[in-house]
Amino acid sequence: MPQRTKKAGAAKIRSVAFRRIRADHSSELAEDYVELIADLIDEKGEARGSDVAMRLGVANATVVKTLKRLQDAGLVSQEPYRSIFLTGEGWKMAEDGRRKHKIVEAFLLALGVSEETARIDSEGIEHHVSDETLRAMARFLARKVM
Amino acid sequence: MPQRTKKAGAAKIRSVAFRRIRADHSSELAEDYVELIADLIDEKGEARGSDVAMRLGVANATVVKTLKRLQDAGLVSQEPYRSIFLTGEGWKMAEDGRRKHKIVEAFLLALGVSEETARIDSEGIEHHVSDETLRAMARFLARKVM
DNA sequence: CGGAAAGTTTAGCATTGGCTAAACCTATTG
DNA sequence: CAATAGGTTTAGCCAATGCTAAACTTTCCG
Repeated sequence: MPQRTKKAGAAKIRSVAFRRIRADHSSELAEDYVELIADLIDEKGEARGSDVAMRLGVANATVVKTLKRLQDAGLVSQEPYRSIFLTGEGWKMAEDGRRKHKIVEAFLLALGVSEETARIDSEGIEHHVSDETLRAMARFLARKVM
Repeated sequence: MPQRTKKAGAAKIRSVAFRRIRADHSSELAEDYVELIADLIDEKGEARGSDVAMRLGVANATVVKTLKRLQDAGLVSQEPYRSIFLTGEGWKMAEDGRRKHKIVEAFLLALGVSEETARIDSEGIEHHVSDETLRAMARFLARKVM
């Protein structure tokens, strides 16, 4: 029954996409945190938990708990009651996120959406674009500029 | 201190994006489920829990649990040991999802990414594009075709 | 039609990511 | 330098989403 086999194969392939989305979700939060922390350090010289909480629109206690996980994951370091630092790996992830973010946001603008929408949508989309799509977006931008 | 006010304002606006992403995530799973169930019904005449589990790449028990929530939310209906049906609202959500999905996938293809990537990325992106961005994508497609 | 195979559900557990309220430090200032 | 105001952490709760193993139905076949 080639029919059956084909269907099972397609299902398996499809499930890959969903698996990736679930994986993306767990790293998504980490990326948002490190990106935000990097921004805060660049902007104000230091990142405090309460700033992170405010910008993410989340309670202080939530940030504390999440930072603990990120610390275990080797992305940030922090002493109690002190401000937050990024590890080398944390910086790497932050830079990567910013790069993606910039491309996606610029791309949306080039596509003709409002600044407001570009900002909001890019925040959500950024974590779900593969490198290939990112390259396609960059190509589009390059063409557009010429 | 206009400086301070401005920053607080920007932070608030930024947090809106993150809040929306968190909200999107809760509806995301529901959308994936109903879309998949709709596809299964169209393809094979009925949707069984185990098909859903296989295509999502998730354990059977997880599907059972999630379907219970979706039932409470009024999106699907199901008798124990029987196949799954969509309510009117469920169909509405499924159609909406499919529409978005099609546009995003076609858009990515038009942008020049591979079919494989278009399929995978569109699955992730679909839940994070606003109507405005979707319209921009549709516009791009229309222009491209001419 | 009775029993085994296949398919579903329940039970019970873990992790993530939220929250509030209470406890706890730090820092400022009288 | 002590008291208090303000920022930070802990404690303890909840819901969602995942899992495995065990129990339970349905279905199918001899």
